Amino acid sequence: MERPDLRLDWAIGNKTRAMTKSLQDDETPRPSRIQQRNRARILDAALDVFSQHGFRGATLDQIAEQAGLSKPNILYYFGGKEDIHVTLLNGLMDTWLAPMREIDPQGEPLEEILRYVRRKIEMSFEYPRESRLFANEVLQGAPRIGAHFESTLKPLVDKTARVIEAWAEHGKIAPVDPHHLLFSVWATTQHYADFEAQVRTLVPDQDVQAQAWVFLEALYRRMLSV
Amino acid sequence: MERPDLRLDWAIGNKTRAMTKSLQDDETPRPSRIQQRNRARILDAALDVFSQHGFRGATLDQIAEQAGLSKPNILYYFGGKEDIHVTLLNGLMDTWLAPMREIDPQGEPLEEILRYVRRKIEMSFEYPRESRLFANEVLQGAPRIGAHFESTLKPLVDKTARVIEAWAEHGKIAPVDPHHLLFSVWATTQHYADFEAQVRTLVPDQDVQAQAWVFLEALYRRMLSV
DNA sequence: TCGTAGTTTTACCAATTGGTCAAAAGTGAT
DNA sequence: ATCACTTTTGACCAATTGGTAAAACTACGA
Repeated sequence: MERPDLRLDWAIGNKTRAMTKSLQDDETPRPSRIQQRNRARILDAALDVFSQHGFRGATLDQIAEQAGLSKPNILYYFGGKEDIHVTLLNGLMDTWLAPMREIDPQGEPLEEILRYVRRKIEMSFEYPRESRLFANEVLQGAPRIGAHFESTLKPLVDKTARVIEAWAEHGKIAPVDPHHLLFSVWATTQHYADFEAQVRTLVPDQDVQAQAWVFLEALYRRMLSV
Repeated sequence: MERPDLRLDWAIGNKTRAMTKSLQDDETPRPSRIQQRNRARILDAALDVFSQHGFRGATLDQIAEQAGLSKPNILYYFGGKEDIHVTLLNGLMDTWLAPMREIDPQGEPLEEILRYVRRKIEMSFEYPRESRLFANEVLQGAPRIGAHFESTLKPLVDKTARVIEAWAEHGKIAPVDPHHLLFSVWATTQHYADFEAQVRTLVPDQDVQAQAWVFLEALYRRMLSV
């Protein structure tokens, strides 16, 4: 409706497979145009509602209304409330981690990290719903995404941490605990999305994003310069 | 049950006043020992439940069970679910802002700020429930505490910002946007409570608090040194 | 010991909510 | 136009949940 939005139509809900009679080679039933459209609508609506109210606070009726579909119709496309939520989380995980994947071990260390921070800031302002969705989930103990932490997040983080550590050891940046450096980047950047209600009342609503970037660039440049 | 906990018995629920026949001068009905005890129990239980599930995710039954009281008994002490939540939020607000109030404009600037950061870190690890309670509330747009942002938080923050700004102008610390500096302190410190589920899987569970402090001290010392 | 105010429980709503089901309404290839 | 298939809807549950009413119990000063 408003935002161009991250792609929400990749995810194939688990009900589709169950619904379609699985012929021997028919691995991908190829969802119809209607299916693609409605699935995307539902996920977009669900992102709105889940990110604003959390999992338990969100209702199927809200999602249905937001999506412009009836509740039973939504349950025709997804196995249930939890299915929608998990589908969202899984599909968004990769997008969310993309900036970290773009860190180039061969690049100029300080610039790589600063670019990472800037990308995170941009995402925080451009996709606050996604940030809040994750924040809600993690806040409540990551009951539905905890598995992905081990399987997807941890390996990537550990790899990035080793890259940063190597940079530090070669004297390219100041010595620093790489994990806590990453924590601080996540915290400071996502803060603007997750705590927007607070930020909004405390700061003249000029270009908050630009201010944030100026501050964070100085922060990390000073922190990491040798 | 476990933690000594911040004082939870100050707050006088708004039902008490309504219940007790207000004689002319009887301004404070002076709650009985039982009332004090049960009120505190309820608030402590509610802090557990609300901080873990958010407002809508929490149920009175959960709170009742955690408090060791029956649901109607809880409604005897508080006007309703929302009353409990608001009472908690209001009562905790001051405690939560205390570290910022302790910043001494006359003190040594860098040390004052570093002490503030350390206090915030300590609170994040010592009172993660309180941190998550606020995080949940703000994440969902601060519907029940937004008023306090204007009346309580903003004046304090603005005053602190002016202090920091003065320090910078006098060359005591590096020039910095004071609001965003505060945001970054909140974000980096509360991150350890709010995103504990994530931190726990990513970092060897040695003394995370100590690691965090080492990192953040270096971060802000480098950021603010002239 | 008794009476009364304060406290707790039992039984019960009414509204909400996730979900089901079967019938109805498209849709599209032949 | 027809037939098989997909999509949508209306009616309906059962469980959960915030909240109430009134009876039952308890503490405690006179």
